Amino acid sequence: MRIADIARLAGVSPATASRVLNGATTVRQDSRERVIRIAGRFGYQANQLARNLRHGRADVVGVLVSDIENPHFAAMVRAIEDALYLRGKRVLLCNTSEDAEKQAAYLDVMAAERVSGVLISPSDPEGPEIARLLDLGIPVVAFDRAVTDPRADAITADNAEAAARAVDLLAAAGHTRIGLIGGRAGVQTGDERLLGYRRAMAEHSLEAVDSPGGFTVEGGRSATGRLVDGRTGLTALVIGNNQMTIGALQALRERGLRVPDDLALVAFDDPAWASLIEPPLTVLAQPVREMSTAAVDVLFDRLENVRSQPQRLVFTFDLRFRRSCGTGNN
Amino acid sequence: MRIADIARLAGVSPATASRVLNGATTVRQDSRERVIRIAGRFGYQANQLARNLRHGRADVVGVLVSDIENPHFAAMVRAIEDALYLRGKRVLLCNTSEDAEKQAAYLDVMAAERVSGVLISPSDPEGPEIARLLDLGIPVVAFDRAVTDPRADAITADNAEAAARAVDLLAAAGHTRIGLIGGRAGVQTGDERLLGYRRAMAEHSLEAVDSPGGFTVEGGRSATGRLVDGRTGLTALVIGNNQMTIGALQALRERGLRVPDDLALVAFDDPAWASLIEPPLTVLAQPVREMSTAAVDVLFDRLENVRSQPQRLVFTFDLRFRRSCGTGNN
DNA sequence: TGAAGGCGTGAAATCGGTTTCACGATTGGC
DNA sequence: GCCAATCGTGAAACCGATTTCACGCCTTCA
Repeated sequence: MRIADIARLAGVSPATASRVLNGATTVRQDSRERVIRIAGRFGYQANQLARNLRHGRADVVGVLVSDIENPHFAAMVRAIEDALYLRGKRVLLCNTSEDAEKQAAYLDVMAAERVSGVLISPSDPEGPEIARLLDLGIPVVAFDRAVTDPRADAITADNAEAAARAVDLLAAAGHTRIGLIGGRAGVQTGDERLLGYRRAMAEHSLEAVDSPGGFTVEGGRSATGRLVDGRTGLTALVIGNNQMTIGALQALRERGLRVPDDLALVAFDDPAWASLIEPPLTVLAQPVREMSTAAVDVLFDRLENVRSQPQRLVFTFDLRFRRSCGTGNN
Repeated sequence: MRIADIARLAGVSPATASRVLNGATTVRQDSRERVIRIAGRFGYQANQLARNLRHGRADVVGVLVSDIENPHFAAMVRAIEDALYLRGKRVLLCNTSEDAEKQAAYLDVMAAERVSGVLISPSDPEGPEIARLLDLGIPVVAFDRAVTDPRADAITADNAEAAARAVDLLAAAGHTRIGLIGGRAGVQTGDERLLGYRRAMAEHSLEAVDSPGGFTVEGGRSATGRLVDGRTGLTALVIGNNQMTIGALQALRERGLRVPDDLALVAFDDPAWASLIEPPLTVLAQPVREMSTAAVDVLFDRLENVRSQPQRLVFTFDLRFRRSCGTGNN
């Protein structure tokens, strides 16, 4: 059942049928009604592939996320999807598993399918495919982490400031041996958290002791092991994301170390279980809803107006004071 | 840069250029080389929209998941994506948020884009769009939950047997007042777990006491509150999924109830935090990797051969014995 | 030498819509 | 009642690839 069939049965040309089905106003009422009736009777659905070809655009938005198993990203994706759906946009989600090659492959898919826009938490901020999308006129909005192409918008949070705040908190409680479980080198969030940590430690005239945990459970576990088993004398630990926090807690449990008595903790991200474990975790959380809404707003700005100035919005972390840092009143 | 441009520059017709770029063997070596050279020089990428229209098929697989924020589904999606990617298939993921209307909208997108196959954990197993996909010749494989259309394949786990196993375990430990936090009516996994629970309770000549928790954190919290605050005298609880388990633990904490002394717990799903909390949770977990691989295998079967008999594979849950059930040796 | 068969190729059809363009029919203004 | 502007419409071009079909050339075999 093609539009030509509908047109024939309604006694009009395909052009007129197309006009009716796309809501053009320049069609006589009776033609319009016949087309609608016939289309309804046969449950006609336009071939989207043909429309896409003609328009050079698919009416969907691509969202590339660096790790869908990380609840922080799951929450962001959920919020982004909700916001886009409400605005009538369908979302095609891709998971890049923190893999630059996968990111490239999926950006290629997005370019090939000519999606109307892309939201991405980059695994590889320098991926040249990003430039290709922008060249094709497809807007790219980075979230959680920026991309290097200056034409892309970016919605991020102030990771360095947050890490410094964690250090300040622990130092104020009297800790002098504060370690950091860092992320993966080359990933903006991890790099900035490390930087903020080191700067804050230096400001307090304390020695920085950090180990990269690659943002994974296993990485967090082994990094924590390294710091704790080494003769570092740590009494507090800042952990760079929720996955590594799971690994860190495993490592501490294996060694019989108690939180916060043996080791005080402040962790990044606030998954649901963070307030359930004993003791509940003091965390630094990004304002997920606000950031997601902002990312969607910025994308729509690009889709509707043609704003030339790229937006770079930076949000502030939310410190949720609980008991794992040892100084809580909660 | 269209294929016609490449063809002109290489001194051949678009037909021949197309043949070269699609690996046909019937092209003279020198023509082939010129086309490849020119295409390489200009970084030519075929317009996928045009190819899709011509072929009536897009070379991607759609995966619809009922709740991407639920780590059980995140893990399944991750495993499915990995398996498909390894086989050279790109995955477009859609989140339906347990919403029948969203599922319908995304199934329509899948049909409109003529994806080559769809994997779905249905929010609405009866959605008529599933039939439309199958009518279009697009194979549909359900996972975690089946769909009603008998032409679709389904990869599920034996929920009723697992729930019965939980009851058996608790009854054997001497519990006689065992409650269930159920799922959402109409969702297969929840319904089967409820059924298995009731049957097992009846077999033990015990009175069933259950309350639906809608598979959400908040639902689990209020359902647990209802059961615990009512004069049910419960000493053990089976909880129908990981989200509701978070809610249940919140409810117990609010009331100062201890696990397993005041209330023994067996929960469905095994998120990373389940073994981290105190006490670690005894859980029933689906074999996520195996089920995901099976789903992908079944899909490929359909894509390659045209098998007529739909497959209905049922996997067995894995009981992971930890301390929350009160009888652990672990 | 001629017929048969195979190979490489390009013109044109095709996929299924949307959009441009031009034309005839109305309508409106004076 | 005449000219101009507007309205509704369909033919045809178009989006950019793939694929069919037929043709010319070259082998091969009798």
